[in-house]
Amino acid sequence: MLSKTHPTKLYIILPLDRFPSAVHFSSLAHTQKPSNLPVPLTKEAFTTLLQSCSSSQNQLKQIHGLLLTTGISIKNSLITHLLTNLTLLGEMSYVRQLFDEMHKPRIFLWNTLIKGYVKSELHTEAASVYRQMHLLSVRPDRFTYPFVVKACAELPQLWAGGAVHAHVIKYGLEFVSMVRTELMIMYMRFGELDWADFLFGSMVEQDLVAWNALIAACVQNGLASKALGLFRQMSVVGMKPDAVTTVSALSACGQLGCLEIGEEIYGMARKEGVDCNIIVENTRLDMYVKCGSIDMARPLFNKMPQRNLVSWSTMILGYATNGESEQALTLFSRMQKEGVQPNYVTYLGVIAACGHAGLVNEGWAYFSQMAQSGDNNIQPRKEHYACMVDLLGRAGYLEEAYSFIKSMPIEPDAGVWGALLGACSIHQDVKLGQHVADLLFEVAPDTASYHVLMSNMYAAAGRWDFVDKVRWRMRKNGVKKVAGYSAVEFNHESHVFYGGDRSHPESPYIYEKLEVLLNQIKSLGYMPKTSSVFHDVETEEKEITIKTHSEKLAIAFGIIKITPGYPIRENTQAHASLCGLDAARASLGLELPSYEVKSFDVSHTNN
DNA sequence: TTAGGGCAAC
Repeated sequence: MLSKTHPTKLYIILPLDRFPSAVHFSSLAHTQKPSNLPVPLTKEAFTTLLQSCSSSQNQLKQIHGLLLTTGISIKNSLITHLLTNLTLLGEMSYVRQLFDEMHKPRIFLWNTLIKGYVKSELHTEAASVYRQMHLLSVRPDRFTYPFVVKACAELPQLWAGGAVHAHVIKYGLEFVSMVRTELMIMYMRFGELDWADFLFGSMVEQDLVAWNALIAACVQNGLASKALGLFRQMSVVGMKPDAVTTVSALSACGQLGCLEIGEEIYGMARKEGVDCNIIVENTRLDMYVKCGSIDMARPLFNKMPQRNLVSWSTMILGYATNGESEQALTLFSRMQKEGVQPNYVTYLGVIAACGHAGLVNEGWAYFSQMAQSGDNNIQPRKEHYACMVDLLGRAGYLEEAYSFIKSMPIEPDAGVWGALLGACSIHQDVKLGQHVADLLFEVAPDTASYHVLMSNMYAAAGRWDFVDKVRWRMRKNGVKKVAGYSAVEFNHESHVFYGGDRSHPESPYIYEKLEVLLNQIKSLGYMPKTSSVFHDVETEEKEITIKTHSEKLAIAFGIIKITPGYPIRENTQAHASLCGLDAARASLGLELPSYEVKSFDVSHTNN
């Protein structure tokens, strides 16, 4: 590669077949012949070479070698260029070596290194670079913190982030809006809502990105109603939402099951000229799916101007969670025919579809397809094992499910054991259930649903002594069961019902209607299943608990209120708290209900 | 030479 044709000047010869980009380079060097020409090795030449080779790590490494052999490596800016380019390619270990060899790197380079680690999701490394910087008394600048804070947000504990926040204040950078936005996101990640609110509220200028970050963080933390509240507040202060805002708002509607509000938000976005790109449309598709409205999801999916893997996976999962297993599997094969490569999420939908339809063999086939694919991206993960355990368990193959878990090449997590516990509960296998529960309570001692499952199973077996024990353990561990509720959307309002709830102003009519409906179905042979009610109560009382279950109340209300022919949708996602929903309604300018909800459903959670 | 926010499952 190197030829010394002049005693004081170095030249490089670029073989064009290995350096296609060198054509550009040679022409810049004003050469006549297009191949293998010696070019003076100047700093400018290297800069040009680096620019034209920025997307190939091999070429960059060759240039590095060249720099080393020519002694030009002293030139800091060249190394900086090289390092920046390698960072963009995610070559972090190489970058780190390069960085460590440098003498007193400038702040720009420290920032580049931290940024590179964050982009490669090596958050601990990013934080430790910052720490090293701090120890060496390198003064950070306003470009340092957005990424350092981002890294801290991904660490297991908040203390590092708190310390960094203190540094931000010390260096007088707390009002730099990007730094503040990242701090806000960090506090939200750790559930420190008050801190996030404070940072947002005391911003010098709340720009669109800050609004979007906060709203998105709310959605990601399950605070969908707060997100919608902020969305409303945003328009009050005259900030126009963009595609990112719309995605968060639609996602919030999906979580809350507020289909009509979501439709309004989408309609407004269209009217306001928001760029409704594929991400917006995928979120809308997902909202329909989460609101149980597969009939709206289907045409949207079919008419989407462009579809990507997420669109396909969402639709497949949509079919699977709404009980249309065959459609899910058909869509999966159509997807493959159209040459779209599935990933691990797609397979979750596919296996879930098999589970719902009791297609054990098919489930196995898809699972092995994943394992044998050789594709790293679709190797079975814990979630797939959990899904398979659920599939086997539902179909009654409890022992098989158990040995399947035992044969797992990866450590099973609570989700996997939880799936088996669920199956034990369905099939009332108390012995295996007990064993599983013991394992589970060690891994996840404060997950309410496992305790409830266990308690229900003991109740079904008439082991009230054990029921008490589970409840005692829940109290001891401070496990609180989340009250299940059901919601029906009517007249742009979400009407929420807890079990046994009589706080709705129309309660008398609702209960009257419910009585009529229950008598009708009883005459058709319906027997309430009283075995799994949480409490050891008399059968009659259990029947009351079951028949005033939140879902039944919601449906009775729906039947009274909603025009015949208008669908009553089941929301598959309702998990938000009631006060949250109220806040959402209020903030969206919807009428607040005058009733209060006080009672709680203890029979079982929804879904 | 540098910078922030968004989609699918648990």
